[in-house]
Amino acid sequence: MIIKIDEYSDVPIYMQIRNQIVMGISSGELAGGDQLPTVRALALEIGINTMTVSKTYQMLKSEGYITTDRKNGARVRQQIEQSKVISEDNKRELRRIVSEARLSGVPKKEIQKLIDEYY
Amino acid sequence: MIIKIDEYSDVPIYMQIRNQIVMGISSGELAGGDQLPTVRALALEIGINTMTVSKTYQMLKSEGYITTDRKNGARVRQQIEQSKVISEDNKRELRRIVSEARLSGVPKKEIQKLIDEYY
Amino acid sequence: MIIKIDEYSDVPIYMQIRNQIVMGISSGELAGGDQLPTVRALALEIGINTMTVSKTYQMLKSEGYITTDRKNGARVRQQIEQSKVISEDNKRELRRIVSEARLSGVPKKEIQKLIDEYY
Amino acid sequence: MIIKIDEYSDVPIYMQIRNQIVMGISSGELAGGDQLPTVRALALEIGINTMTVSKTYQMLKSEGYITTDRKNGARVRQQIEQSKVISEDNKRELRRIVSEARLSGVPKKEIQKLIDEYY
DNA sequence: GTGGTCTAGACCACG
DNA sequence: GTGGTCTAGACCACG
Repeated sequence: MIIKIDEYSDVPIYMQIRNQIVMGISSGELAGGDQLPTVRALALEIGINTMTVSKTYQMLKSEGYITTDRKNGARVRQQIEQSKVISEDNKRELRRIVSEARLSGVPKKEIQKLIDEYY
Repeated sequence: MIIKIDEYSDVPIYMQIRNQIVMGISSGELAGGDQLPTVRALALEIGINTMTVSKTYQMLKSEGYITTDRKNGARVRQQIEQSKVISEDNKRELRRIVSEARLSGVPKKEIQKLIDEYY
Repeated sequence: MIIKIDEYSDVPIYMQIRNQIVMGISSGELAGGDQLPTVRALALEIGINTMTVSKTYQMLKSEGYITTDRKNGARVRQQIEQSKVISEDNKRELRRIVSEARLSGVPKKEIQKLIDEYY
Repeated sequence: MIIKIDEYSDVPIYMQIRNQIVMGISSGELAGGDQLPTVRALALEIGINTMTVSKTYQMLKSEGYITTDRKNGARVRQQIEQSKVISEDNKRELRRIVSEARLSGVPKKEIQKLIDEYY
């Protein structure tokens, strides 16, 4: 899986990596049990600080998306805990995005189409 | 319209206000031509600095949502420019949210329902 | 001559009126000796404060574009003093505009064409 | 690159800095990828507040002229988006300047020569 | 009275 | 060390 950093983005690098890995898991590109690159390897590949990658992995771990241990490194979790709900933060973000899209004259159907595409 | 600040949020205060006003315009709670509170009044009401509110208003102005002048204060714009597209940033955010929702076991229908509700 | 105020502009109203009158004189729409509306009449027509129009007329007078007296009201000057030079402020503005246009990929010819059109 | 502030100017300080940087980029004095001074360094150099410089950088960023991040500081963007058009505001300004120059007895050729020089 | 600008100073997240 | 955010307070031009 290829991680791409947008240097112009306001989203912190560690969050960009985190998001791409989460999307990778969601899309199936990363399956349960799959090994992630070591912190060192990924940092080298992207050309960033190891601390940044480390922060990403710790976040993914605390969110329950991956497991890490010294022996096996980082792996995608086999059974990701399913809360069955959208977090309040994400709901708020969703509402903001829908509002902005609506004010920009984007029809509801087009947003629904994007949901279809991304899901 | 009541503005509520979450002081524990990672979203900067000026952005929280901005988002709520945008959502207020989108929902129709704020109509074109409606007067917004003065910078000082809103700052006092929320209990924050006037500079922070000023930053919000300037952002909303530069985005084309409101107008500001010394005579009329801040008002919702009558004709908001419609780009007809969802910004790349918002698309990326949408994709992230959908991915997370999917991994949490939220069915697609439920997201669609939220879109319906927010639009 | 019709004066149009752009309520969305950052340019102060008194300056917008001033600019339009100067451009009117330059284009010949307003000739030397032509009577300008009274402060009161113009203020009423545009729907603004008389003080604002008054400020405009005082500025135009001090710049040597018009004359004002109680008997004849405001009139375009017959002989406008010609400095034969572009003011330093206008040079700086011109340089800024040219720089921005250049960075936007506007060819020099197009700017020259605009000069032709406006002169 | 040396930034010079005219403290008697009506142009706000943050805008004066912004203009000079834009002109520096246009003239080639500042090339794509070039590092700008840090917010603190520039503030100290000019003898103004860091907030004012920060405002400048955020403006330049939102206009697409520079990028800022915590690692690299502020840098001139490699690829500046080209709208290929002169903004309405700049056209209006240009028209005003041409009108004033014309009334001052400045021949059209001299304005054209300035455009040549600045472009 | 209004928004716009600026200061001096502080704290924070990111890397 | 960097830019980003925020405060408390001040002054200003515009209208």
